[in-house]
Amino acid sequence: MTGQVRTVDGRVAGRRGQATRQKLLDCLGEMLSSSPYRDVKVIDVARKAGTSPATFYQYFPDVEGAVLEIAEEMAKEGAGLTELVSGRSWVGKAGWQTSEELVEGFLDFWRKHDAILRVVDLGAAEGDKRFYKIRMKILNSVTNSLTDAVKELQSKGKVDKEVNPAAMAGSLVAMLASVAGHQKGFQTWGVKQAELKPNLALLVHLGITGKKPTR
Amino acid sequence: MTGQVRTVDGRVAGRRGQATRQKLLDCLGEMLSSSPYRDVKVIDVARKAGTSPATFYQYFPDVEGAVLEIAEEMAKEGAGLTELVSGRSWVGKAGWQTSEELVEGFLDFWRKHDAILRVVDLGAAEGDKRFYKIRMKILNSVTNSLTDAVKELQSKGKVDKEVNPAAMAGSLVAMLASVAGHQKGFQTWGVKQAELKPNLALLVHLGITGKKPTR
DNA sequence: ACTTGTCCTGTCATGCCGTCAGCTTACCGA
DNA sequence: TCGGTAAGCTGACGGCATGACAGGACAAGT
Repeated sequence: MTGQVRTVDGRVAGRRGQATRQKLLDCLGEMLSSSPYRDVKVIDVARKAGTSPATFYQYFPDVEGAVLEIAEEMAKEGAGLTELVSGRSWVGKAGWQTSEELVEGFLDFWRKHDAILRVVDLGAAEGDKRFYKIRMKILNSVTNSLTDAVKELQSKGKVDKEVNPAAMAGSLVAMLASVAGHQKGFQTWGVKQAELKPNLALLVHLGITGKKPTR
Repeated sequence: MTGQVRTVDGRVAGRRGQATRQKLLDCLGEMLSSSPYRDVKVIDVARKAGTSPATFYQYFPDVEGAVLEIAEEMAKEGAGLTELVSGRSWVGKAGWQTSEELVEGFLDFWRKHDAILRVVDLGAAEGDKRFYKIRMKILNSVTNSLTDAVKELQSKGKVDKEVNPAAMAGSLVAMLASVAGHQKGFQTWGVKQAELKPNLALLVHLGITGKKPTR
């Protein structure tokens, strides 16, 4: 578990190498935002980074491998999403605020990383465990917190026993992720951002507490 | 808008041609189920279909083009999903049943076509209008019906005015689609199919009617 | 058998993939 | 200052996918 960055052939990367590596990752990230995943070629990334394909292969086994690196970085940042849920109240007006802020924070995060998250989502759906793990890592931070919230409410008798906390939390998080990924879609649909968020927050509140929020 | 099947170079396809074309589509569908989208190559599809790459290019501009064909076919079948919602009651026990059957039907459909739906989802998320349109076509059948249901309940004063029917319906459908796409994921999570469905149904019921169901 | 139009494939130029040997650059100790 | 050593980069190459074309195989009607 060393933080050592290594090349494919086992060398330790120095300052210069790390810079090149990072530049390649940055360029790959940009490419993913601007062109379909399927059409992202190693040679294009290398060109954009002002280097050669051979250099790319020195640091990553293939495009997928590099994507995983970017995703891993993002996952670290995603751990901060826990803040949106843990230690917050789900009662009364505070509960409604929690819902709103969760939705807001989640959508922001997704919008910020949408290109890479699309690919992670695809990989996970295709059954690739590495991508699946990363998706977990990001979503778990929120899902676990939500699961705990439901469990606690359940123990107080405020939520039906029939509710499965993990399933409920997972479903809500999946909803947020999916809606976030298709935000543009909703716009074409005639639903505006501003209208979407309260409805999502409402659903979250309903799902967690089983009750309508007091605004 | 003729139903005429044409080759890339404008000829009309005859019986034999259509058969080959269909075989290519079938094989492509299988390939998508078994290997990552990014790695599906024309040559593999052609080999699997017992023909040559050149033949493939006679009927489709590229892999993406062929995928669109499959998706279009699926979209037609997807129109039948309307049945799961339209004309159903959302009151009392019948309401709960409606929710359950919607979830059940939706998950089934998604599981049946998961490989191709993954790709459609990706294309739509990447902003490709052609894929987006197809995704709409499938989801609209359900979303519109749900939107109507909410509107009707609203007009009867049974649902808050603040709810935006389209946003609510869209969010719920997005949730169903996303959960369906990651069903395997939930399993690894420790949530079983059987537990997942009732929770989804509960969320749907809560979202549409704003009330807990009577079971 | 002959004609016609559909259908398939051999072949080719082009371009990307992934690897290697070998060159250049940076660092370090003597 | 001067090698020595390891890091860093690239040109070049065999291999494979792409996409275009022209010509041959095939089915159906006459």
